[in-house]
Amino acid sequence: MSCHKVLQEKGYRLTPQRMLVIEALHRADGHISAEEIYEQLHSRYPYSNISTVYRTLELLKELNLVTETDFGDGRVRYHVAEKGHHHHLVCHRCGKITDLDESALYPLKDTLLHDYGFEADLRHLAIPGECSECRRKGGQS
Amino acid sequence: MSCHKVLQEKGYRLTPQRMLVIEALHRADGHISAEEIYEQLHSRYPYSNISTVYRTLELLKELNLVTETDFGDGRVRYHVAEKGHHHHLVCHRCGKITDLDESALYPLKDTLLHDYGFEADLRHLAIPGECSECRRKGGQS
DNA sequence: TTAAATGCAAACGCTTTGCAATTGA
DNA sequence: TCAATTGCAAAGCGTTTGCATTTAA
Repeated sequence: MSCHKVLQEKGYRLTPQRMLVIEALHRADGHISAEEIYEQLHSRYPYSNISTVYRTLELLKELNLVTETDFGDGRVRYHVAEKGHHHHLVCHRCGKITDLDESALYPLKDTLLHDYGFEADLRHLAIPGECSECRRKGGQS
Repeated sequence: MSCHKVLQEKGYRLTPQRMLVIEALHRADGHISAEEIYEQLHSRYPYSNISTVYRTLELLKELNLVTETDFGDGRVRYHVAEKGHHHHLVCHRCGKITDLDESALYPLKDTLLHDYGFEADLRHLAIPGECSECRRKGGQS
């Protein structure tokens, strides 16, 4: 877990709270919300506080150790950066989230760069739509 | 302005508040937030209320007269559906929003459909990144 | 006339902040 | 030791809601 090293090297303190937040982030195999991280932290460290979670996440973001993804459901989710980037197909019907490899968006990234001079940051993309299952079931909600 | 017709045909009342919300949406050449709509409404109708704006937007969304886009800045923006769909390149440095034609995302839409069976809803997509100008200026913020 | 729509005020959910107390280095 | 970090409580923000009053049809 290089997160610990980075924090130490940069002179940040390795508090138990921070270590537990980092652990929770690593344990989550996908994306995890601040609230979910807090639940895990709080269960082992009853006096901890959610503002510590937010502050830790803020710090880890600045150090590029975690990335943030907005799934459009009113809360942001976090993901360990070193696990690599991937994108998300979010089904607006059943809520299922499908991971999409980074490479699937390379053509788009190229197009945007060449035609618009826009350097797209596709680390956090969530694409809404309807998943295969829900399409099969068809029909309106 | 077919919004009015649709509302009437479906049996909804054409209140002055609703008409002003619709006007504001049409006047905005891009995307406009509830707050911005409310400012315009309030300046002509001092006793109006922002909850009316939200309720009207909710209704117009249900009727597919407006679409919603989340630019990731903590507030949602609205856009008249009949003006056609387009996407947005959002510069995280200067905040500039560049419109992107729907067709630019056709290849992606096809890929997602064929490879993942996912029917992407790309009406509301906002792609973060760095615009050409900021790239030219280069450097870290 | 009357159901639909509004204004108001209060609440909501997620996130941020000020500040005094605590703690890792 | 002492600045960095925390817990707590309160606020901040965009949005939603309950309810009595008003109003378009």
